[in-house]
Amino acid sequence: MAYWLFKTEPQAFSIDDLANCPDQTDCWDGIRNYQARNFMRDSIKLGDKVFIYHSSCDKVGIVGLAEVVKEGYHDHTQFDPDAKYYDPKSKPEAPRWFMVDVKFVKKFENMLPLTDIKAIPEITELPLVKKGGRLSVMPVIEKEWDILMARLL
DNA sequence: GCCAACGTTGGC
DNA sequence: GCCAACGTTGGC
Repeated sequence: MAYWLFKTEPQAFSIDDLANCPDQTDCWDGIRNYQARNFMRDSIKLGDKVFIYHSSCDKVGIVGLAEVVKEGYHDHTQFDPDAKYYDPKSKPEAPRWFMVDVKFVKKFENMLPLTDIKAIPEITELPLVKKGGRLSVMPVIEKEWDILMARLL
């Protein structure tokens, strides 16, 4: 089993929105970055654990936990001309973008702000703390997952 | 295949 | 809303 961190803008889709979805499950659509796409398509497996991270908001940081309940399949929004993430260059016979389904596990009582994450000396590999960490789907190594989880519980 | 221009991300 | 850092695009 592997560990991941997914970014989301809470004004668009928050941890509470996920908790309120039918079966507390939703597809993680709209990923339009190749590195993140490759994780979605190739690496993220059933049962993997996911930190949900709120970006571009008042309180930036890790807010909750989710679990992968469906492995990579094509993101239907890429073929929908009315969708925000429509990609006219992607063809149904060769989909360019992939997504996974995640299920809500919990919302942490105290979220872990980015500034706190950056202040933990042991957190060195997480792309979030690296220069220009703009990746929206990133792996978290087990050692760092454990450190972060200890701060959140 | 280079690289300048452009668009986007995301913390502050 | 600013702007630095990046990723993508497209002309050559």
